[in-house]
Amino acid sequence: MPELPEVEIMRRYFENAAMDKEIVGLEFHDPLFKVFKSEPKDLEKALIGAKFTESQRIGKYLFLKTSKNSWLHLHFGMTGDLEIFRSKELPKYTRFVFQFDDGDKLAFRDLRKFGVIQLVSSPEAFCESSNLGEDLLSVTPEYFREKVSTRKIAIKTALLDQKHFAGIGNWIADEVLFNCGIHPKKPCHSISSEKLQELLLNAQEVVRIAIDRDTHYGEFPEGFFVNYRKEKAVHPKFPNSPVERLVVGGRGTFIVPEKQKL
DNA sequence: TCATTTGTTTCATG
DNA sequence: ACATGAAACAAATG
Repeated sequence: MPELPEVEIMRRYFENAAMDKEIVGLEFHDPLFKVFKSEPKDLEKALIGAKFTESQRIGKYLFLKTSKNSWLHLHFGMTGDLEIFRSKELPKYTRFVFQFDDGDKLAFRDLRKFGVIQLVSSPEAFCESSNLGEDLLSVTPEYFREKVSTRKIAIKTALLDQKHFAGIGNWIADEVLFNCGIHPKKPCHSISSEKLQELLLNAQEVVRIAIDRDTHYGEFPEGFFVNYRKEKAVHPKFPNSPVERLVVGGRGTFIVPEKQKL
């Protein structure tokens, strides 16, 4: 689920659900504590009695500032999301709960537990120490060309690398490579700088559209490749070239062979 | 039983 | 030190 657009929608959901309400309690529902990178007592110290005052997203990483002046970092892994609830029973796969003074509760759900909940000193410090590049939406074509054009790896692998620009995940990588007619295994250094520029601008456009449509793929404009990302699917513009699946950088990858040639 | 999944980190290799 | 690629992490589904 969570690539840049999904996390941006999650950020907005968090703003609506949690901002400026006092946190009165926390619940920990991951017995092995895989998703907690900070000690529960530190989380309690930092969060109980505080309010969230500000949110910031960089790539797929969400940061929440508290009135006690610390930052909470949330990452949603492959299967994480947020759900507000008031009922007694927990939403499925809940790992963590914020309890607010108005009775609302906010669940951090994560089936596969690749998510992360941790206190950090600031978003900037976190990005610095974890080698995280700037947000995709603020990347310039010059910077993008400079970082990508000299690499020897497959273009898709470079798009998924969060080191220089953060936010692209598996479906967006497939989407933009399809749009630009580039084979995902094409080596970065063999792509012209005009084409690289086109790739970046397309990625930013795809992200904007996805955010605009609340990341509901069914409501994306006709022809969006995300809705044809399965083997043998037939994209209306390429009726004679059904979708093929391959593996690039260890990730399942879908292409229209007629449009994306090596 | 085996392969699949919208992510990231760690480890081995060159 | 750096670039690259495979494996590991976890849990459900077909």
